[in-house]
Amino acid sequence: MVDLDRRSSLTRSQQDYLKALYQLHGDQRPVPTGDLAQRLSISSPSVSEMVAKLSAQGLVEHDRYRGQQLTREGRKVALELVRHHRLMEMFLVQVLGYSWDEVHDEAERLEHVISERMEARIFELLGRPELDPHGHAIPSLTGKVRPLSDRTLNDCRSGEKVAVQGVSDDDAARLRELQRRGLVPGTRIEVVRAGLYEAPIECRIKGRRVSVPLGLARAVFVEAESDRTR
Amino acid sequence: MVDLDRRSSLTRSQQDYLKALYQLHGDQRPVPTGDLAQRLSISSPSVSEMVAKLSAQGLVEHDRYRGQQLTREGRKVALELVRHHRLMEMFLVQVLGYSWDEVHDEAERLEHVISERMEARIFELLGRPELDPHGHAIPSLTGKVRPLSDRTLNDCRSGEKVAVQGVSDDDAARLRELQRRGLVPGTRIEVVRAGLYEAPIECRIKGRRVSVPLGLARAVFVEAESDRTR
DNA sequence: GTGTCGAATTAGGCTAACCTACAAATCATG
DNA sequence: CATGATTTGTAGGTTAGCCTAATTCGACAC
Repeated sequence: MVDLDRRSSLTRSQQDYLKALYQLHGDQRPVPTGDLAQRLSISSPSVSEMVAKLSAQGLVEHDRYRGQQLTREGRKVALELVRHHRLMEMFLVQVLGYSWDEVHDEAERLEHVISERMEARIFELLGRPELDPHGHAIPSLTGKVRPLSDRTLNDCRSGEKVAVQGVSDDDAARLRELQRRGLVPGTRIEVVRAGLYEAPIECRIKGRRVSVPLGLARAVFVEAESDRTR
Repeated sequence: MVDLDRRSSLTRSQQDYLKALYQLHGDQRPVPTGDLAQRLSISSPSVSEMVAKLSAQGLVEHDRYRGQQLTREGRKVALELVRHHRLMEMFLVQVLGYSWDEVHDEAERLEHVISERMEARIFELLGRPELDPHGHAIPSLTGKVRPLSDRTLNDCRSGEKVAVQGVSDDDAARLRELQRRGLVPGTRIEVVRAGLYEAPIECRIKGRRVSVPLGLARAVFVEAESDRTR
């Protein structure tokens, strides 16, 4: 029973760095030091320092003055954390009756401490879910993840018909506003008027006219209507 | 919603010290520095140092060269941790199907990170349980706890009839041995022959003759038969 | 090809939580 | 009631993870 495998030898901070790297640029292009620093609310020098340690462990690759990127190994750890996070969010909603705006912080702490055994039991208890409450894919044990859409509501054109794939989950107040407007995964949206000059985006959602400020629209990831709502 | 109230301002280590203090001597008599050090697998000087910090925060009272003791405030924090630990153990067994020897380490990590909201939801989900899987009382929110019996199986006299109140949970292998012998909370035991000269204790359990080595007997807390099995 | 500006790194410092080596206080006991 | 054994506490050192200030790099304009 190799339980807390690779993750267990990493500190909480190190795990946070890996997860942040994954969430910033998947593992496509290198992440600038400053971006990572901002994401983690940590100074750039501290990030440089930590990246050096992670690099020595073969978890990230660092290109001096250019940026850093997860290695295959680092990505594995990051995905495990993401999997834990999303599974726990689902658990909190479905088993403990949390609302979708209450789960993020709790999952943020839990993701670091649950064992593989607990992960597996919860996965089964929930019926092997594929999505979390915000529409994000739960990475499979083998490390496959449905990629997040690269389009958000605020770059839709007038007249377009799209569906909500998922929404950002890190701001509870914003989640409540999204819910008030019916902007939850699976919802179909008709963009009546795109938001020019930073104006809110006018949509039709379930027959009702809804105005969506940019700050909200940026948190709504959409896909072509047919993909999801077939 | 004051969530992670007093606990949240304490580091994980500090929480461990408080819990250990509680578990060593409740809050009756002062705990010698060495005992605390041994319990936590930490050097005595480190304990002295940490106790000084906790004392400055009003959580423990330190009597130079005499020992340390929880204050009312410190006890509150310790009880919260114990409550979390035991609730989570119960949850792991009842909801996730863990066996009783698998829960300790998991609960040990979880106890530090769950919010009051999560604690409350799990408490309700489990039907407001009063005992954990090993027979230990779950402290109430108001801080009441049924005290653990002060007698263990190894100080019973020949011929005595007792019942298992609870068992120590910190050693998985030992728990499996206890279970194999039917030594679980509620079980009635007739002591056939007390263990003199470090010999195993001979018992009758559910009609079967069972030999209990001292190392196991010391982990079995017993009470007069009528208390529990009425 | 050089100057300049912003981003990244190096240098040096701090705190928490541990450690070992040593000093001081208590206790146990003849 | 003195003295040696044991326990406790003090001094000083280490590592992880953060910080600010100063320096260096690299890209782009000219």
